[in-house]
Amino acid sequence: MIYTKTGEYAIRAVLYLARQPKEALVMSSEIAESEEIPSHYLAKILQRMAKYGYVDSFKGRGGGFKITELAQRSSILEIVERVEGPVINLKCVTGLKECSDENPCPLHEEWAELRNRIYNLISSKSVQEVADKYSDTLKKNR
Amino acid sequence: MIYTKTGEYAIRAVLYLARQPKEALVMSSEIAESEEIPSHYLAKILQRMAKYGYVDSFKGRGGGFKITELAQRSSILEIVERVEGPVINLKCVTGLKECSDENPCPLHEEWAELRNRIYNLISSKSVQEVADKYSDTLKKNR
DNA sequence: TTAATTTGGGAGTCTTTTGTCTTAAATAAA
DNA sequence: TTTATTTAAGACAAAAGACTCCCAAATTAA
Repeated sequence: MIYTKTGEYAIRAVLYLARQPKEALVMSSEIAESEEIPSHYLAKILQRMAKYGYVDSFKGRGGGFKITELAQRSSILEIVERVEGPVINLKCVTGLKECSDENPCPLHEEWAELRNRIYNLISSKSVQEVADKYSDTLKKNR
Repeated sequence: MIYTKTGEYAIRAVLYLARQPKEALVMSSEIAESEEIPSHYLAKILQRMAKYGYVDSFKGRGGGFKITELAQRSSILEIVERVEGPVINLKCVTGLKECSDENPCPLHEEWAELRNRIYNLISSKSVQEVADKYSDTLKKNR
């Protein structure tokens, strides 16, 4: 994994919500159970996601969460970075102090390419696109 | 960075030692200063590297560390995994519970390819090769 | 109106990682 | 032999991340 547990849980939760029928409300505890995420911990994360505008929340019986349009069209990277701060893959694999684009270590260039491709992978598709395609795969394999 | 501080410091130290004249002894404090690594922390890491056989250590005045043949021909990945345990990039970027080779999420395949290339990048060259090539670059740019 | 349910908010715990400090052991030079 | 120097070892402290718990606020249903 590239990011922390917190970021991972946030993405899994939001992808879970993206796969629900439109306007359906899902309780934090249901997501936690289904995705095997520590329940109270996830509740905290969803609380923050609500503040960021990635989910709408409703209290009381019948309440729960649903994904917002903002989250639907956001990329995985955007959401992760909002939740856990910048994803810090800037430094080269050797970690060498003087290693830079001017003074590249022997692994620098290939690493730079791979890093860019990873960034692209998680920033070029929207959450809803990823969720929809994944639903299709699950359906076919049934 | 893919690995932790501990792994990063270990690699930087061993690459530093690999760039020294043959048989030269370098003190922990010198590496720490030169590479801007917390001095006592690095000392601990070098202590462990000595146990693993990646460096030879000599006490007393004129003492210090030098790289062993084992470390010279080891890959960066081997050393990192010895020092900090397995580098855990197994799980997919989406972290989805059911995402697997049979049930791939939409990002799974590209991620698998990138992960393999990263593994290759840090496991196909020996520490000494990397160090030598880097020395050359630094020399040319002077 | 009351009780049950669900999120909001904050405090607090546990664990892991990172980093510091102190003393002992070994070695070399004075 | 004594002193200075350098690593070895282990205890300790600080910070960050992961996770728990409790109570308040809102909402719904009885």
